[in-house]
Amino acid sequence: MSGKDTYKDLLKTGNLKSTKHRNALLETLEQSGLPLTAEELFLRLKEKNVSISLSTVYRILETLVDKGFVIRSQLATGNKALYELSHKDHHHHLHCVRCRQIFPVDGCPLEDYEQLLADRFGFTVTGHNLEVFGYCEKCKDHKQDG
Amino acid sequence: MSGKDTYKDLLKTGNLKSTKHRNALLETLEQSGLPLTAEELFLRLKEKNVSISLSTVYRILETLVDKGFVIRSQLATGNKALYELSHKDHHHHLHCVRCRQIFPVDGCPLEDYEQLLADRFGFTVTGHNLEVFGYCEKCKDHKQDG
DNA sequence: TTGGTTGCAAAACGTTTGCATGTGC
DNA sequence: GCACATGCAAACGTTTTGCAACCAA
Repeated sequence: MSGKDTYKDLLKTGNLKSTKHRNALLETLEQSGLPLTAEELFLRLKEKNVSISLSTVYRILETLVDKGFVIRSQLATGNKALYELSHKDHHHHLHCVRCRQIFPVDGCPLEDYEQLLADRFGFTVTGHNLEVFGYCEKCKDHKQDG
Repeated sequence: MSGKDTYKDLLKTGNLKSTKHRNALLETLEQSGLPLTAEELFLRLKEKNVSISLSTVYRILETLVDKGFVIRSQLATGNKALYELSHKDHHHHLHCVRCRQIFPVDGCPLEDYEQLLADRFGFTVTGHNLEVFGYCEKCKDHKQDG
């Protein structure tokens, strides 16, 4: 599952060299399955004994976002950007405002909507970000708490 | 339309003093009709000969967001937060990736979806952000351009 | 060998904060 | 008068960048 060249072909697709750092970062993103901040990636790589600098994390992420391999998003409230692998299956996340946990949800409610925007406004949709927040099952009884 | 106390009642609702700066900022947001950054607000206020400091703009915005009078959002790509009046009518925006113009769209495609999330995951939705990007009618013929 | 990749430190950027002054109520 | 609002400058946290060393192809 985690050979050091697991992502060689993917990187080649983007004319990117297959380096230890890029492979490890992609592997970490894949293992996470959820969006991570640059710093979280940096720390997880350290735990894996991958010596890397934070600026390299940012540079790799920027490169991968440019190539479309990684999706960057940002919560309305938060200051840190989140990064996740750009999977084939389009999906979204539920952000619990209490426990901060993130829940992935397959599928997307916007397909019809995008067609409607094209028909009504002549707007050609190339992408969207949807961020849903609220209380997860475990936290919903604590809505009153500070 | 633009008396200096136009927003006195609104501010009173939030136990906030009716000051020249708050009224002018709210008026500017209303006149814009579209989300603005803190700096854009700062500049528009200057154009109106309202002497204000940028930190006051941030402080007023923070206060108004806390009270629910203003909505803060953030594009996935951008680093600057956007602020707009919290209108009664829920709506979203289309962001043209070429000309950077923002188009408001009344209504929301997510009502049914939120019910589905509650039913299937027990997730109690309290809000969402939807950011749609693509090419507006004028720009859609230039999709190939850099 | 050569151009892309990385580390380090410093800069840049948007945003927040401490403190003294000013102002609405 | 008093509590809240504001200006200024300095601090903050995240992200970017300049430059020299490094390494994949």
